[in-house]
Amino acid sequence: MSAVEKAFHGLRHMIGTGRLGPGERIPPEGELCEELGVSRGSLREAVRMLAALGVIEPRHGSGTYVSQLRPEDVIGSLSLTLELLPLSGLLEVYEIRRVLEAHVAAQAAARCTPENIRTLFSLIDAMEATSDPAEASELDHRFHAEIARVGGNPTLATLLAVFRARSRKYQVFTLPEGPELRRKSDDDHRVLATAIADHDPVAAAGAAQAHVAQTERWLRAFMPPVEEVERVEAPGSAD
Amino acid sequence: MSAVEKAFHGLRHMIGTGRLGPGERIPPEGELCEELGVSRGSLREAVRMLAALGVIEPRHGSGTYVSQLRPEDVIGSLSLTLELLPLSGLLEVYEIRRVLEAHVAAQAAARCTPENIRTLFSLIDAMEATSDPAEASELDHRFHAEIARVGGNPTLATLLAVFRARSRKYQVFTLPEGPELRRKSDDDHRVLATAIADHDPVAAAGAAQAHVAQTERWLRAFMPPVEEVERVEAPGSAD
DNA sequence: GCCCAGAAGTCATCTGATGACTTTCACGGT
DNA sequence: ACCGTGAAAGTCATCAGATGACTTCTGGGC
Repeated sequence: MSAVEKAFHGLRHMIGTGRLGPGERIPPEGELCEELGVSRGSLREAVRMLAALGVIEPRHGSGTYVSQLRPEDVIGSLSLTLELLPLSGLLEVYEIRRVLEAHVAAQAAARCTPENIRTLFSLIDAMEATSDPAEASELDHRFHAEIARVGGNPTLATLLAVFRARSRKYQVFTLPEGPELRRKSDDDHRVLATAIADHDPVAAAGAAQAHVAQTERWLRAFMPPVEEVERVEAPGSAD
Repeated sequence: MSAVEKAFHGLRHMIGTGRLGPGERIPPEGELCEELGVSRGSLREAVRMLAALGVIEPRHGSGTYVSQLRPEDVIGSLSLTLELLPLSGLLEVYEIRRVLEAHVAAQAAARCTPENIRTLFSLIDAMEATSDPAEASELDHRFHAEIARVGGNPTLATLLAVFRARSRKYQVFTLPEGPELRRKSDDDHRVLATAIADHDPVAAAGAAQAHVAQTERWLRAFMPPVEEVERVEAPGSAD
């Protein structure tokens, strides 16, 4: 096992076994190097790995702390990488998103309060009022995030936020067809919010699913034609 | 921006803009250090971060290569950290799993071939025949993985495999009640496989959902009582 | 009691050197 | 001409030391 792996697994084991609990400060680099038997450089690489994964958090001058280890903490790490995926691989993500958005919409329909509903409709109003695509995209995000929040599962809300962020990169509303797409999108939002306000989980799930499917169709239709060339596996001769 | 962040975002940008494509070898450390304006140590920390996230893959002596950037590649990185979550935070993950397992079961019911069905039932037979809890757990995993594979979405299959791996850590079958739980679990599997064989998506979804919910109940009932103390937010005096 | 300066602790970064592993390629044998 | 062998180059892996930056604690002065 390499030095970095040794440090990585050693640290992970300390956290997994409870020797280092959520929020706790881990020993300084010097001590860990001695205990794990690696140099500071290797230890620091392992620390950076765990930090990228949302497990620990170094603070300059203070120390390195274990995160709260909530599911959101580790799932949030996906946001750093999901936007690197090529569009072709994204359709599978959309299928997942469709299923989960439908679920949170149904949950929201069952749990929502009058105040939640007011918030949703005020977001829709603001969305329809603005002409700035960037602001519309931001409000769209907040609308769906609010539904996910009302759904009652922060982990699921985080996961969906990550998926949505990936889609937003494409800025579909800035296309020539943007205004028409936005009108259709606004209609979808009203249908969805109404179903939630009616406490109708089935209608809400259906509306959410249809909305995501619609977005997916737009992306496929208007985005640069996905390169259909098969992936070149090897940069060399036959690697 | 710190040196490591500069290197991290620089590398991520190169991949995101297509300057470095899937499978391609990235420039050697020396060149990247000069281009990004950081030292080798900082660059290496950034490389390790991206490697932990499944985006690149260093190969000792050969070079560092961009991964294929399939959704599975980046989602698989969760398997390194999901097992660190405390049980209390896991219930939210179970809700997600329940929804997604139901979906893949329905998809599998719609798509399965006779050979798929034979595979599923042979796995069930093997599961019922063994008395080794570890082997039973392994076969259980393969059974569900096969359903997810037939479901046709590799990304979703990977995500569910990650979630399941987390549950397997608890080894519920090694408890005193293990044999009885396994009998019930085997029954669930037969119901699920039969629904899939009948090409009945609704029944398959229901069976999958019920099976996951059952597993969740077992964990809650038999696992060490979750510490209900509220999380200490601050690492200071009351840490 | 409050504020501020200094000291201590800790992470961040750079530099240089050495080792380990892979790939390439020239060489010689067949 | 083909093939295996071994040397050499290229690349990542690891260690050690030194310095800087930032945070936190501590004690003195007011």
